[in-house]
Amino acid sequence: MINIILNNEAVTMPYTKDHKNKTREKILESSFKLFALKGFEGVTVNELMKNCGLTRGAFYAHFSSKAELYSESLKFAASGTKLASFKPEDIPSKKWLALLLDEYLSLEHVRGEHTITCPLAFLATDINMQDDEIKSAYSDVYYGMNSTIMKYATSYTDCDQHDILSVTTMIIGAVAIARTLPDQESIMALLTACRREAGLKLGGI
Amino acid sequence: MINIILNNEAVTMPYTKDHKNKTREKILESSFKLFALKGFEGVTVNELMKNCGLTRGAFYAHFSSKAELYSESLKFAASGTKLASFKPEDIPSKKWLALLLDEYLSLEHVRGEHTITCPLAFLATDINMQDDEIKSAYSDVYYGMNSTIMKYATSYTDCDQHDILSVTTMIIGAVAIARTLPDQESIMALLTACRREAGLKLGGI
DNA sequence: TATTTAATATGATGTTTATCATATATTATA
DNA sequence: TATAATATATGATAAACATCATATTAAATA
Repeated sequence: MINIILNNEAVTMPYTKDHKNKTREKILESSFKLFALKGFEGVTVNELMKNCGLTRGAFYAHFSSKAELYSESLKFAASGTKLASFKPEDIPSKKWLALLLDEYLSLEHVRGEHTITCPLAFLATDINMQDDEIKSAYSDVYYGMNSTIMKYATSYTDCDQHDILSVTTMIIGAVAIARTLPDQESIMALLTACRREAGLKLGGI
Repeated sequence: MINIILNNEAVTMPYTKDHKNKTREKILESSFKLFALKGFEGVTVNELMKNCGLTRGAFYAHFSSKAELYSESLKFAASGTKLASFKPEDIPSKKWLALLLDEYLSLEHVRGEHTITCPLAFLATDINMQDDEIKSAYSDVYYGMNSTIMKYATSYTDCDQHDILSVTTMIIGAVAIARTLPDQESIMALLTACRREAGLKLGGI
């Protein structure tokens, strides 16, 4: 169906245009989960590929290095969170922010059971062991989160940039620390405390 | 000078009683700094030992594995923080808490320039890639921080356990995230926002 | 169905690294 | 100063792993 003329010769295309893109996304999604769970050094290229039904051989057709995959999967995860897929028309800002807090500060999120977990909370310190490009990807995600929340919070309350910074910092810290706690009760206590506090800060939600 | 009778024979003691302890502490202190900077997987036993003027050969006379050193250095760092060395008689609780926040949320701390950095902030997610004993050491440190702050905050204000949890979570998150930010200005903005917020929460300090 | 070529898999390599085995250095006492 | 024993250093090993080179598979067209 599709022909590309190259050097005056017809060249066949054995795979459909976006087969590779689909595979790439599959690798990104499943890799992010493993990275979040075990850290950059804690997982091997082999494992990452096996995790999505491929072998390490296919890897270098998609990414030039493990570090590049890490960086790309970070951006991918950020774009897939509820935060990033927010549609402002769907629902009032105030209600949406409340739902966001509920989900973000949930047991399921802490346990990594959400389809996509927040890289900010799961990889906070892992990032610092990587190079500047990765750190930069991380802080971009962080500022993105802040400006989205800021945008919708200011529509119904008068909190300023400082308030938002302190709230995002707290909820990210809450999930990161909750992951280290030994039992469900301790985790819930922390999440509940931070949920209440964040709600107050964001205009009583 | 010191004789120990063992199997009816006098045994000489080539090194003074606590030479080994001193060395052990030296290893713990310098290792924690490296672990905090580069993570568990990011640093080798060789580096850790070279960092305090020894070689890898001496290592296994002090610790049975790299993981054990990690766990021990975590506890060591926690015991060495300003928080742990707090003397209640020295200074009024309120003033001391204010100083603590100032130091904790300082540029120097974020840069790792303090003699001892806070393991909670520097290793938050690195911990989750380790085994349960290490996670347990981490959460012990976290709860220790909470109860110390709680103890002194309640002496002059009426905040409850939930308030303390949300404050500690925020300041730990603040330092962890600040470390990922690209420039001093961004770091200061975050630290300042959280310093203000924490001060309000802890009775206006 | 044959052909072409992209996608994926398998095999191989060189390096890094935790840990072990053994040798050397150091120092408190006799 | 000689001795004994601990502390430290050096040498060796085996496993793990990222990446490269090469082979196989599979699918779109003629």
